[in-house]
Amino acid sequence: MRPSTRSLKPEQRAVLEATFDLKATPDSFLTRRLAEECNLKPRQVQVWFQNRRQRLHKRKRPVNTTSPSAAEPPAKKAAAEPASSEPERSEPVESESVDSEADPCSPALTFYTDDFGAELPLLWLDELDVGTACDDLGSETETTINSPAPQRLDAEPHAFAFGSGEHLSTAEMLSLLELTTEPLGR
DNA sequence: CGCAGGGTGTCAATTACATCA
DNA sequence: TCTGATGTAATTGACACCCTG
Repeated sequence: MRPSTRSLKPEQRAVLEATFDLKATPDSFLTRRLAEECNLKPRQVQVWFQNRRQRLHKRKRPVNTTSPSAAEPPAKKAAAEPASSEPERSEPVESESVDSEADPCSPALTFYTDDFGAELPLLWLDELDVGTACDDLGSETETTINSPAPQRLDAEPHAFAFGSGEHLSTAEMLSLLELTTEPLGR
C-alpha cells in the first residue's frame, strides 16, 4: 500500500508475488534465479518469501493469544518436514497475493497465462531449462533443471531436482508448478 | 552401520524503519 | 508536531534434514 523507501520496487514485487502464488517455497536455484531477474540478492529474495509466508499465515489465522500452545503444535519441525501432513504447508499458496497486491503495481511485468489459467512472470519461466519432467508427482517429484543442484531437495514435498536436461514446455512447467502447489482456483 | 559435525533451509518471534491517519 | 497503527525488510534463535568423514 505504502511505497516505503525500504520496500522493493513494484516490478520486483510483482515478480516475487507471481512466483509466490505458484510456489511459496522456492528452492535455492529458483531463489537465485529470481534474485537475478529482480536485481536483488538471493538473501533478499529468501527473506521476502519468508516474510510473505509469515504474513500469509498471520492473515489466515490471526495470532490467537488465548491458547497459543494448544492450538499450535510444536510447529518448529514443520520447517523441514515436507512429507508430513502439515496443513500449513499446502495453504500458503492460495490466491490472494497476485490478485490483490501484485496487480496494482505490476506495470512492466509480462505474464504468461496458460490454459491452466495461471499467470507466471515470463522472465524466469521462459528461461527455466527443465529436463526430465516426472510424470509421477505424487511421491517423488524430480524435475531436472539445467543448473546447479540445490542442497536440499527434500525440503519441499514436491521439490524439483535440478541437474541437467532439456527444455520443458511452458505448459508442462506450469502443470508441474500447479501440481506442486494448491490449485489456484481462478 | 551408526554417529558427529557442517551446511542449508524453514519457521516464529522480534526489531528497525517508513508511512499514514 | 506528536503519537499510535500498520506494513515491510531484515535479524535472531531453534529445529530438522542431508551429506560427508
